[in-house]
Amino acid sequence: MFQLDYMDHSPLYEQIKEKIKALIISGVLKPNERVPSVRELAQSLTINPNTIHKAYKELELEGYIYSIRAKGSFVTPINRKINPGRQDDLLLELEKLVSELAYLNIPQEQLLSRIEEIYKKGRQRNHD
Amino acid sequence: MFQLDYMDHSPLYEQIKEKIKALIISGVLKPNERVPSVRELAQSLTINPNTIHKAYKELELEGYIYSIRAKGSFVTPINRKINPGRQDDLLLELEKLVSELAYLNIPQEQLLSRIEEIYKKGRQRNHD
Amino acid sequence: MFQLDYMDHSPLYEQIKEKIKALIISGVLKPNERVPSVRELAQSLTINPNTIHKAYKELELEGYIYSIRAKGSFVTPINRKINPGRQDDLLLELEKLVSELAYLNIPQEQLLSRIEEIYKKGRQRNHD
Amino acid sequence: MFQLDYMDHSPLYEQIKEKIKALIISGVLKPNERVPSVRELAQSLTINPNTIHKAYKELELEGYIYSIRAKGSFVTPINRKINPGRQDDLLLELEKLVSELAYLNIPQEQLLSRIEEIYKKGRQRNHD
DNA sequence: GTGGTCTAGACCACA
DNA sequence: GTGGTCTAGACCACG
Repeated sequence: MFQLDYMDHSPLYEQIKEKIKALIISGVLKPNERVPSVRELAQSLTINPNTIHKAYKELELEGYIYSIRAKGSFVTPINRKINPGRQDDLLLELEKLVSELAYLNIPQEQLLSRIEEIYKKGRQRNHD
Repeated sequence: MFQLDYMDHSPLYEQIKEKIKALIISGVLKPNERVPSVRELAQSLTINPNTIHKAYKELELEGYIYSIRAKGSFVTPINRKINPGRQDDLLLELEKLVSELAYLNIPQEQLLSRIEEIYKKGRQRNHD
Repeated sequence: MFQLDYMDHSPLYEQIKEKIKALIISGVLKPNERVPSVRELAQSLTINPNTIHKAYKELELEGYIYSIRAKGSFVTPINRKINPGRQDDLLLELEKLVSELAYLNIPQEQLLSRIEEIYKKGRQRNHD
Repeated sequence: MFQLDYMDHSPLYEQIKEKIKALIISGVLKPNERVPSVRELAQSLTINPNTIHKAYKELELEGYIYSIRAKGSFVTPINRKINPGRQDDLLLELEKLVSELAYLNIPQEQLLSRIEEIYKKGRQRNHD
């Protein structure tokens, strides 16, 4: 499914969170689709189930998946409201990032075109 | 100058780094301007000087400030060549961020207008 | 009749218990009225009949319904003597809840008016 | 500080959460006061530090305490905004509770007077 | 010394 | 078999 980078200093559960989130955002994992079980993923990554559990728990808190005891974990359909305040955090982070890019003289057009591309891809996925 | 947020889980030296960097990027600290001394800042924030020292050392490594022994630390004037590869990291991070914002149905126009604003401010500062 | 919330982490049989209890308390299910059969409910909720059975068994233990073999389950008419000690539990829980609400600076009037409303509705039902 | 009830079926970390929360709400632990360290409390309750950690983490998420690495955990001053949505959950729970109490024929006056008492105590604490 | 991460392995309730 | 709780014990980054 994906691999961990042991050179990366960020905690394993963070990496797992990011990978799963990316799979959801990119549409590889569809709404209400089942995510690998805690044990399955732990085995395939050869790490401890507790670490997966922690990653899943945080993904659930952030609204990306939901877990049902004795059933498994599933991708949250988007119409459900994702953790409010999360959007504001992301927008703030975006502003910081863009400020730095502007400071480094990255041309504005480059940013705008990248963003348009990303949104275009997103719309394509929704039309599938 | 700025305040630390103890609720924030990032280490103090990271917060200090980010705050100083933000002051440089926003133009509050001008090129070649003197940055507060380690001792001054330590006192005003009531934290250990070692923590400030660590922040300054990393800022120097990343090219934002330079220090002259017995004189203090100063804002690096050359914007361009800071940390090769840094730009790519920022752009990658930007893409991840925008993907998530698109997934959360933030309207594209909102992002574009924010970015234009940030760039406009940057140009104004350069004309001062 | 009602829906299950798979996002809720409480076990399914607990949710069923609470839903049925709420229907009884709110007067939707009248005293001595027949409660849907285990099989019916299991089918309409598309879950295992055992789960319904467990919920009903506990509702019976707590005094909210009684079942007659081969006839079905019915709402207990006698309100008063349900589960001695239950009242004290509820009152204790209420105190904890109100303490927390007071700590969060919820205005006292808001609570009082809500409670009056609930009691008013209860009286109306009894006069029907 | 307090004791655990091993007869109680709720998980240990939940009990710890409730106990600490009660100490905060009742004013025994004042804003910005230090809460026992993870290891201290673990030792005094003779349970695993991980369990305490989990309780503290959730208390932090709910806005009651904040933890600083290498410093300890502290009571959140009330002016900081507590987890929005929490209030709504509490009010919903209150309504369910009151509905049941009304159904059990607990006199309305009894509830109102209890609530007034609790709020009076809260005001007294704030005036200290 | 503090909170935070991670492992290995156990047991539980639920469906 | 699933997620969830808990223990015992290790190691790390931080201040």
